[in-house]
Amino acid sequence: MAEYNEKQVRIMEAAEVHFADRGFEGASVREIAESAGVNLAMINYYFGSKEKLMEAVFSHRTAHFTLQLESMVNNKELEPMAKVETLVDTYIDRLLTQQCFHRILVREQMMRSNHTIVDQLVKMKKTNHNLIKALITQGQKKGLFRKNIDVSLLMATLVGTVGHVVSTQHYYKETNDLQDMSDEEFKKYIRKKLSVHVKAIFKAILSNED
Amino acid sequence: MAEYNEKQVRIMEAAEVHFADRGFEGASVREIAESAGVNLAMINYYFGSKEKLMEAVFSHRTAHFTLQLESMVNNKELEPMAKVETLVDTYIDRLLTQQCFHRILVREQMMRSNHTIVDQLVKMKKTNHNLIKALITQGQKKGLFRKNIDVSLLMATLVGTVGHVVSTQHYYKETNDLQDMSDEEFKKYIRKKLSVHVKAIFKAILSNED
Amino acid sequence: MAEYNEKQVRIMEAAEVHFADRGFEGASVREIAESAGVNLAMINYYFGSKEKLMEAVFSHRTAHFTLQLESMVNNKELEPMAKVETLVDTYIDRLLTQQCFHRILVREQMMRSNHTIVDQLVKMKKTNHNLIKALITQGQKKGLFRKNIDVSLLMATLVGTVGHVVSTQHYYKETNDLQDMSDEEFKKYIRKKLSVHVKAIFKAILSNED
Amino acid sequence: MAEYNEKQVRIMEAAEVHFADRGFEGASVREIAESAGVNLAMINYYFGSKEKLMEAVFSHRTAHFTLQLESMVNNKELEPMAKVETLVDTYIDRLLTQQCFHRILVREQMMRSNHTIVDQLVKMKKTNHNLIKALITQGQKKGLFRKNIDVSLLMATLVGTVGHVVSTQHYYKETNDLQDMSDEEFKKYIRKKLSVHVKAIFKAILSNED
DNA sequence: GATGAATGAGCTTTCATTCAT
DNA sequence: GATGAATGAAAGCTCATTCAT
Repeated sequence: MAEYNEKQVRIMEAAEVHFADRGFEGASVREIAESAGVNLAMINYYFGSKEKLMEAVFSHRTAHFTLQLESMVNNKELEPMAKVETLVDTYIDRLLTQQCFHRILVREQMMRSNHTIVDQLVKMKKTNHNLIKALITQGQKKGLFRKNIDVSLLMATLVGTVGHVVSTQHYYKETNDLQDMSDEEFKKYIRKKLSVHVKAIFKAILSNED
Repeated sequence: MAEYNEKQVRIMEAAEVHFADRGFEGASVREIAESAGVNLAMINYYFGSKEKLMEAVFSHRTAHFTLQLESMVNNKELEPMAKVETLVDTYIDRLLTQQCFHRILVREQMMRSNHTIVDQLVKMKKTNHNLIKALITQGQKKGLFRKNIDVSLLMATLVGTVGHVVSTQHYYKETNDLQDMSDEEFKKYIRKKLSVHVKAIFKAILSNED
Repeated sequence: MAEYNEKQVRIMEAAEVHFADRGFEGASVREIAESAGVNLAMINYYFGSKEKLMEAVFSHRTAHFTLQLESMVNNKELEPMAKVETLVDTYIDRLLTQQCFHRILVREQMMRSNHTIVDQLVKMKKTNHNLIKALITQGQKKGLFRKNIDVSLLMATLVGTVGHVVSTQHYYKETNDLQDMSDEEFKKYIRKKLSVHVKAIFKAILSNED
Repeated sequence: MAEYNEKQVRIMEAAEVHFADRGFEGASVREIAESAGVNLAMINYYFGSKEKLMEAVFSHRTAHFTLQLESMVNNKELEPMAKVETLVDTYIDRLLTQQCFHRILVREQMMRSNHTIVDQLVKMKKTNHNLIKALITQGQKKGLFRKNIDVSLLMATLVGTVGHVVSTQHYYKETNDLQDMSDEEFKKYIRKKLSVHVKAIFKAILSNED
C-alpha cells in the first residue's frame, strides 16, 4: 500500500471531485491543481500523468474494500441472511460516503476507454463476485436461500438501485419535496430508506419459503 | 418536432456513438464528422455547436417516449399489474435497443454539467414520475397494490438494475461464461432474464398479500 | 511530387532556418510560425506535426537531386573527368546555396535521432553512392582512372571539405582577413577556391599516371 | 586548469554522450543526471547551469590539445613532411577516440548559438591555425612544400574528411559491407584507410615537384 | 555539502469554432 | 448551401532551475 503525503492526498481528493463532475477527459489538470492549491507541475511531479493520477485515485479508494468483504464472508458467527444485510448496508454506505468516486467508476465502466483502470476494475469485480457467490452458497447449503440465484442480477439490483438514487439524488429530493433537507440529513434519510427497500428485495429473492 | 434531413440524422447517429463511447468532452467534433462522412464545418453549420448537437441527439431520442408512456397508463383495458409489466418490458427494451443513448443519459445525469439537457431531462423525469405514480395509484385504488409505495425507489430499482446490467454487460458475459454469445443472442437472453428478475421484484414490492 | 502553396513554402523556409540555427529540438514551432508570419496552429494544420514539417523540408530540398545526378552520370557526351568536375561543382553549388539545409543534414546524420528522415537519407545516400561508383567505373574502363578507388573516402573528402568550409565560413573569413567581404562576394570567392582545391585532390587521387 | 572530482567527471562524461546524441537543446539535464548516477540538483550545484556544464565538457576535452600541437610543431628533429604526417594521424586519432566530443563540436560550430563555447572555439582554432601555418612555412623554407598553400582549405580537407567518415560511419559500414565488423575492429581499419587517404592528399597538395 | 521538493516558463498539439468564398 | 482554410484558446506535459533543509 503506497503511502501518500498530505499534498498528494489533497491532489487526489481534488482530482476525484473534478473527474466525477466533468469526466476524465473533461477534467483539466490545471483546474485540479488550482483546486488542490498546488502548482500545476506538482501533479506530474507526483503522479507522472493525468492517467496515472486517475489510477492513484482508484487504488486509493479501492485499497481495502475486497479485504473487508472477504473477512465478512468468512465470518463464522454471522448467519447468511445477516451477512447479506451487512453487505447491503456496506454497499449503501460506500456509495453514500464516496459519491464522487462512485460516479467515476460508473463512468469508466460505461466507456470504451483504454484506461488501465478498467483492467483493475474487472479484476476487482470478479473477486467480489466470487466472494458474494460464496456467501449465497453458504445460505443455500443451510437450506435458507432458494436455489438458482443469479448473483450477477442480484448485485446489479443492489448496485444499480443504490447507484441510481445516489446519482440522481437531486431529482429524488425534488420529486419527493425534500429540497430543504440538508445534505447530511438527506444522506441519513436515504440510507435508511434504501436499506429497507433493498433488503426487502433481497429477502424476497433469496429466502426459501418452503 | 424538428425535421431532420438525412445528413443531419447521420450526424446525430454518429454523435450518439461518440458521446457514448468517449463522453461529451472526450468526443471530438472532428471525429464525429469523419464517422458521419460529412464536412467538419457542416456540424456547426447545421447544429450551431457541439453543445447543441448533443441537445439535438437528446431531443431526437426522447421525442416520443413520454407520449408512449402516457397512452399506456391511460389504457382502460389493461389491469394495473399488466401495465406495470408492460412498463418493465418497455424500459428493458428501450435500454437494450438504445444502449448508446442510455450511456449518454447516465453520464449527463451524473455530472454537474451546465448542459441545457439536464433541464430537459429533469422535466421529462418529473412527467414520467407522475405518470407512473398515477399507475401505482390505480392499482392501490383497486386494492391490488400495497400502500406506501416509494415510486422513486421502485423506479430506481428498475432503471438502476437494467441500466447497470446493460452498462456492464461485458462483465456479465465474462462472469457467466457467455463470451461466445453474439450480441444479438445476448440481447435476447438478457432481456428475458431481466424481465423475469425485475417483474419478480416489482410483484414482491407492489402486490398486496392480504 | 507534392505541391505546396505559398504559405506552406513560407513555413518550410522559416523552418529550415530555425532547424539549422537551433537544431530540431531547439527550434520552436512557435518561433517558426512567427518567422513565417503564420498562425501557430497553421503549421500543424498543414504539416501535422513538427516532425512531419521536418520531413517536408527534407523532401522539398532533396526532391530533384538524385534525378539530376543520374542524368549527369548517364550523359554520353561528357568525358569521365569532366563528369567528376561537374559533380564537384554541383556539390559545392548545392552546399553554398542551401547552407541551412546542409546544416540540418549534417546534424541529423550525426545524431542518434529516430526521425524518419534518417531512413530517407540512408536510402538517398546509397543511391547516390552507386551512381558515383558507376561514374568512377566508367573512367576506369576507359583506362583514365586508377584502380582501387575508395568511393566512400573520395566522397567524404568532397562533402567533408566543402561542408566544413561552409559550416565554419565565419572562421575562414576571420582567419584569412576577409571580414569585410559581403556574403555574396564571399560565396563567389570561396566557390572558386573550393572548386580548384577539390578538383586538384580528385585529379591526384583518380588520374592514372601510367 | 580546474580540478574535477570523480563525480564531476562522471557528470561530464555522461553529458558528453547526451549532448552528442541529442544536441545541446535535445539533451535533458535530468537524463544526464540519471546516466551519471547523480542527483539532478547536483549538476546545477557543481556546474551552475546546463550551459556551463557544456563549457566544462569543452574545456575538459580541449585542455591539452593546443600544447601538444605546439610541442610537435617546435620539434627540431622531425622533418616537415613527417610533422604533417604526425599531424594527420593525431587528428584522425583524436576524432576516432573522441567521437562524441567531435559531434558536439561540429554541431556547435554550425549553429548560431550564443554559447560561450563558440568564443573559446574561435580562439583555439586561431591558435591551431597559426601553429599549422608555421609548420607549412617550415616546409616551404626548406623548399619541400609548394608555395601558395591555403592552410584553411588544407585543414578543412583533413578535418572535413575524417569528421565526415566518423560522423557517418554507419553508412560507411553499410556501403562497404562491413556491418559485421566490431566497433573496435572498424576503428582500427578505418584509421589506417583514412591515414593513407589523407596523407596521399596532403602529399599531392604540399609537395614541390620541381 | 548535498538533495528532495517545488515551480514558472515553455513546449507541441488538439480543440471547437469561424470566416471567406 | 456548403466547405477548405484558418485561428485563439486551452490542453497535458517537460524543462532547467531554485530553495529549504
